[in-house]
Amino acid sequence: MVIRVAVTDDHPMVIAGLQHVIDSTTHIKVVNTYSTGTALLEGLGRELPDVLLLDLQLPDIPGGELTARILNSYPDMRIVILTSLEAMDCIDEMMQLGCMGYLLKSNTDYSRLIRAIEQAWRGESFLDESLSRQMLSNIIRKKKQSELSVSMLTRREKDVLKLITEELTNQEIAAHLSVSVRTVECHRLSLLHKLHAKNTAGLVKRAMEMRLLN
Amino acid sequence: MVIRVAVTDDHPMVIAGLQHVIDSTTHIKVVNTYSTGTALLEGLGRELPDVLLLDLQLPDIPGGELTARILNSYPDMRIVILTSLEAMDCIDEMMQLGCMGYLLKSNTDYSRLIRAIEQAWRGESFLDESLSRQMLSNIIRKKKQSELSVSMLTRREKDVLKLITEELTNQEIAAHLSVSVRTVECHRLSLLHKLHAKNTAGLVKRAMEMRLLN
DNA sequence: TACTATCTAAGTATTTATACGTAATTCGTC
DNA sequence: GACGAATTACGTATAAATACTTAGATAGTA
Repeated sequence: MVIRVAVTDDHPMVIAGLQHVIDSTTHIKVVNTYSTGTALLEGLGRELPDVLLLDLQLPDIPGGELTARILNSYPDMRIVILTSLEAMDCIDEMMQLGCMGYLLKSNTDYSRLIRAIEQAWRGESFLDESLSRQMLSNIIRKKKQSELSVSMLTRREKDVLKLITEELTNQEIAAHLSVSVRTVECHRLSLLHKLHAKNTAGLVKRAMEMRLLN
Repeated sequence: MVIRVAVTDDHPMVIAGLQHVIDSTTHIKVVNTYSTGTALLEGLGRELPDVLLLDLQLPDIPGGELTARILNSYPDMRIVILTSLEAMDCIDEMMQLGCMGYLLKSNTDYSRLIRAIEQAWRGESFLDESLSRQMLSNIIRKKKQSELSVSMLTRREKDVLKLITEELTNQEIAAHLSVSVRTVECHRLSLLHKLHAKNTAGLVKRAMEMRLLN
């Protein structure tokens, strides 16, 4: 079984390097190389690789859009992002789109690259260690932050906030909780102050950010 | 270098099986086994493993809570979830908490288990293939759905919706877009109808669900 | 026991949002 | 050039949310 890989990067040297590394294995083969997003999209119409190595910084099409278009046409395509962009938001977006892996050019050695291709081919996801650490600490930070916010709210305030996100009016919330509308208004005002929100929109936004729903 | 693993599962047979598999390798060692969440939390206070294999269905503490508490106390702990639960929401939650991997008991063979431990130890994330597929198709389905919703909105409606999520009032939005308040109200009404929302809360909720922000 | 936080709820007032109908203007498309 | 969709906007209402103050009841804690 040979894993058929396509490589897309606008730097010929990178392509050459990747080709050399991959050619040194027996079970992985580079079947196509592309230097632009347009060329890639066209090429995929002719021949589909098992795994696609993709640089996010191509000259013609933004990485996010390119990835989205590929996965839209070929939902099962195994894409491994190989880039120098260290932006976290970007990884989030790609992973959400459904990429199988994310590697940094700066600290990816040969064995790691090979391993990533193998994993992507098997349908396992792969995240560069340093990125993984970053994401993890990011997630933990956000989590703690949101937990801090949630812990600042009283039980009743949480009840009211939850019902607000469910599109109930103060009247309906009051009926739901068996209290007067004035009480609900009071809790609502507390929420606005505690969460530094200006209005209902702000309340819902923060409620969703801190995953208060469900 | 030996990878030190702790195993937590309420079925003695599972623990025995895992121990047998892991003992057959030279570079991984089971240093502790626990059968309850309470025992695990106590044990971690005495000795920290490199990787923690964790069943989500323990008798005393819900899996999500247990994971959150462990990662709160030991943010660098490499946790691999090993369970029979196939619920997608659950995986989402665990991954968001910061687990390194997620395996299904039903279709995890020995080599895959060993590989997952090795990866978690290296700080790479690992997702069972069948789960990975499910998540991928889930993501794509959601994505298409939200894109469908977004595509139903006109440019101006999207503008207004975005500004609503930024907590602006109709007056402020009108000023921002250089149109009258009545126009904004009109767009807002269209949004309410198109998105089947009852009020501002509903609009913000749907806007966030379909990732219209940023 | 005393203190504190929370939940409850009232008054009073202003600002915003929701709901429907109508319609002129612009802009891309057939 | 005709057509439809989108943007713009007004009139007229009612419903809802926001803002600030005060205060009794209750429950947990030092």
